[in-house]
Amino acid sequence: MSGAPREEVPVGLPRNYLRPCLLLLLAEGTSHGYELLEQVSALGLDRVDPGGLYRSLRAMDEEGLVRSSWQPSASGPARRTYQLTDEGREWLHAVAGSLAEISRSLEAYRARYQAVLEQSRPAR
Amino acid sequence: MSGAPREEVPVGLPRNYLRPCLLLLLAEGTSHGYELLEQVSALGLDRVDPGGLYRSLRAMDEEGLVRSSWQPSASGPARRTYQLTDEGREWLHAVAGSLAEISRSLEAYRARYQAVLEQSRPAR
DNA sequence: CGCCGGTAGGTGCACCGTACAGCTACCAGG
DNA sequence: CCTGGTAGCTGTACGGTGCACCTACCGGCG
Repeated sequence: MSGAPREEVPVGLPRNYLRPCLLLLLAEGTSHGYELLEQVSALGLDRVDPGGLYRSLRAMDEEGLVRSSWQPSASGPARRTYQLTDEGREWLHAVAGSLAEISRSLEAYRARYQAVLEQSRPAR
Repeated sequence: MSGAPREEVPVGLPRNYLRPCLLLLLAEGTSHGYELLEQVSALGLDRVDPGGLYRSLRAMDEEGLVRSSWQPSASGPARRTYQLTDEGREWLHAVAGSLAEISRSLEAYRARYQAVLEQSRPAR
């Protein structure tokens, strides 16, 4: 409404959140890109573009966090299946700790925000 | 411990997290850049660089989320003090909702991570 | 057969937030 | 005068993200 030039709220998920999600899914079992693409949406990631996902997988492959191998598909093109490595598992544990820290920060924010809300609503 | 080759874990706070923090602090009372610079660390932001903070404040000023005015200091250089506008307050409410969503996503991740942990520790 | 749609993987590129580095200016104290 | 703290600002490179686009395989349909 009014003349306000409609400004989107550009606050999103943690930076590089895709990688933790992929590692977690791969910790649940080996998979391939296209399948992961459909599964990540369950973790809060919305409208993931395939390009970024495949790039992320390749990068983690080169870093040794995952291992990939081509496997023929019964019906359709071949798939590059990814498997978590020990190093990737370590990385997953480390990143889970970081995400927990972030959760704590967000909780601190929420509490402080609530305090501001109540302060500006003295009635009652 | 752990002699792992120290691959940094590049997972950080939500994107554009600085703005919500600044808006929240300004909702608690008017302030100026240098003071905000010291206060944001309490909200989880670590090693914020002044450049980005001042730029962020300027940007929000131009977008109408805050209003600024120069005020002389008793001892030291003049300060540009910032004050939250109504539009900024709306933005704060909206962004608090977004952060709550992010918290929910992180909680989903944590739960799923815990499940993987317990699954991979059946014996021994 | 040719074409389409779904599966599966990939590249190029522009945008933008972030990080790092540096700068000016004001004021107080030694 | 020079240092150190306060206060604000700029320049720039890096990297993650988003958008667009592309190849290739396969099955089914007209």
